[in-house]
Amino acid sequence: MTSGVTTASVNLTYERQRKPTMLDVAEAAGVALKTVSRVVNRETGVSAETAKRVDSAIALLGYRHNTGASSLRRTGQATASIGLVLEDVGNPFSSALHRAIEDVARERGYLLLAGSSDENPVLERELVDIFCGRRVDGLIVVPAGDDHSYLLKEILGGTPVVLVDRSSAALPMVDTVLSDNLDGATIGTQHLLDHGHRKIVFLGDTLAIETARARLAGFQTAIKNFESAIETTVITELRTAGAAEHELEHVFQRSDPPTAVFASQNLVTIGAVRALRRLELQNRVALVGFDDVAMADLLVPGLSVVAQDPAALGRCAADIVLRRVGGDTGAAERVILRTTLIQRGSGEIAPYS
Amino acid sequence: MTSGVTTASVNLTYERQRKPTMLDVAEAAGVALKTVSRVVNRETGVSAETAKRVDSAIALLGYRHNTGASSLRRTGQATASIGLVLEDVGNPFSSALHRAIEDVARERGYLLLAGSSDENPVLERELVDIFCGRRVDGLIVVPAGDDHSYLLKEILGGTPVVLVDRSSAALPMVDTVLSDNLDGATIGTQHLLDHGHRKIVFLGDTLAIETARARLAGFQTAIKNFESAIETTVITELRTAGAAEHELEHVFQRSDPPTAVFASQNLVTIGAVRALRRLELQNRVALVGFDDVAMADLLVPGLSVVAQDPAALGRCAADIVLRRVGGDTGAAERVILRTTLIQRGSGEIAPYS
DNA sequence: CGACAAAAAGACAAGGTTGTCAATCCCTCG
DNA sequence: CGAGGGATTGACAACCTTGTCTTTTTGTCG
Repeated sequence: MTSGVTTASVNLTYERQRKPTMLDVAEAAGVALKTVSRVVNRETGVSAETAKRVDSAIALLGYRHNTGASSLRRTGQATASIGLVLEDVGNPFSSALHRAIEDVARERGYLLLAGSSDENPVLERELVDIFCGRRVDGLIVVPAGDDHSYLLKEILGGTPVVLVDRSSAALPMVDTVLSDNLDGATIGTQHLLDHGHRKIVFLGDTLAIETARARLAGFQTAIKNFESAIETTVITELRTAGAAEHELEHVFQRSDPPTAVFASQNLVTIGAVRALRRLELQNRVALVGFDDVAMADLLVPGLSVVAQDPAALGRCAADIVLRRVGGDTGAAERVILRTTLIQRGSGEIAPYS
Repeated sequence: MTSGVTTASVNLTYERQRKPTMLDVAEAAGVALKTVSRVVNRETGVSAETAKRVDSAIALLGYRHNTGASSLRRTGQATASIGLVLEDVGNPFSSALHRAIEDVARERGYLLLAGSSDENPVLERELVDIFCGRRVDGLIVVPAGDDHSYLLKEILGGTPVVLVDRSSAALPMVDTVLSDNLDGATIGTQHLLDHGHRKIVFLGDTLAIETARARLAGFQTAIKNFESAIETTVITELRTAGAAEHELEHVFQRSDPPTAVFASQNLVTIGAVRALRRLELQNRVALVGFDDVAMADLLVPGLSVVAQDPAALGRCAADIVLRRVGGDTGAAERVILRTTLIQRGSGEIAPYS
């Protein structure tokens, strides 16, 4: 800690002092307010000499352009920001989405505001309210619950909305970017059937979530399309890895247990891995998960999954919303991205006979 | 798709129409502008009847309070927002931090703005500029690079700053919340020594990062304190899991390879697991990682780590910055949070003789 | 040297809100 | 019935910036 630095610490009073304004800069530079505005906004019509004087006044005073005041005055009042409502900024799927959207937004000069709804429709709506209060130019929402009609007000009010990861029955005419959950679940289930499994458990999240319903439907589609009879057990409403683990252990206490598990969600998959591991069945019971997880390749056996591409979802959603912000009034888009089956071992286990 | 919903779709023109203002509401309700302001801000002195009239005008017009204009006018111009500069909103450590801070911020009525610096000092500074342009009331920064003197301007300008996860040599008088990296690395290394290892590799991120230096120092401390001679190999500047994997494989091609690995960072740990797995040494070479990773317990052997508590770091940082925003001008704090050694198997392997 | 155009600089209002202070209303009390 | 007082309500300026329009300066050319 040098003495120079320590000196600075003396000044570290956190007084909320008045921040310098353009008027302060103008006075310091001996020019008019408007001239400062021109310099700050890099408008033409300022002599190089004046601009330099203004710039040094800015540096001297530590002036910082006030984005809020600026966008208030500016025509159309664009704030160069978009809002993002995620399930949870801390979970891997959401944060991958977040990052992809951030990249697109930043590249085009937009600030991204993000928040977590925790799958709670009330929180979701609060976040949308907050974002709209800050006059975001557009919204990207991972919808929770099933009533999103309130979003119509925002849309009609001129704020473009893009739904991502899930659609909303109430808003079929809103731009939506989805993974092909139905197809992915069908493929994943089919994979198990192809490997000879005839007794399969489906584990899923609460059916209040659209993707959870779609994945169950995909599972059932694959089963139905199969020529011979399949014995299925369907367990849903699993909100945590622990719940999935517990339920699955229960299933394997039956006298005639299944030979394969389709875990239709991230945390549920992890719970399934834990349960099989505990029962020492990880090498005898096949497991396919929906949604890739980190280090899935490092498990033994490797975890086979139907993988989504959250980054692609995010980029696509960001692209659409920014196009709408830019004035595109074309018909609503519904983008459905392919999923990929990744075989790593757990899904390729033959039924134990 | 009901016909009612389809009708709505006809109106879905994304015209950026003028949003209703308080004046519009005032006219619709037949009251003065100021009365609307009072109702919106739930101030006293409005009769229940008038308030009701205003409220229905608000609902009728779809009025949305303009937070930006409000905070422009409001005394002190607080914006009820804080900025967060992370390394990458998409990585697990950052997003756990993010989530914890979001929770504290929301609970106290603050909006959190977050962005990724990608460990790039230029981007970091840009983000700080953007946040300050939006007049955030406070900043939480995971500092990248080593020159953070520019932050002094913000602090002196009245914006409280809290550093988290890393400190900055240039800013010793700024509130800082850290994990005890030195101690954690010492403990992790000591653990390997205690299990009899005398040939140990240290794998680390670039030493440009303060935490990376601290962890290396912790490693060296443990080695130095040990009575007998230890053979160490130190490899740093590993920025990706792939690099770590590659370098470690290289190490094990030596005729007299080490018996233990201390991987001092998240991705580096994953790379180490991959390398050992590839070489089929995962059950013969001990491995301790720094920073916990998801599903570490599901690996075989389980991954032993020195765990940080990112949520605690975040809560603590958020708490401090909001206290500063609230006017606390006490001395700068330096909070150092304990780390925990979690034994899961990989760190308890005895040296292969 | 005067006229004229272009360039530079400035004055002023407006954007949506809140703080201040003044005006009005409705009671109560003498 | 009139004064006094509290409860409502309103008028207006101010927050910091930018759009519009005017004024001043500069340079050129006949």
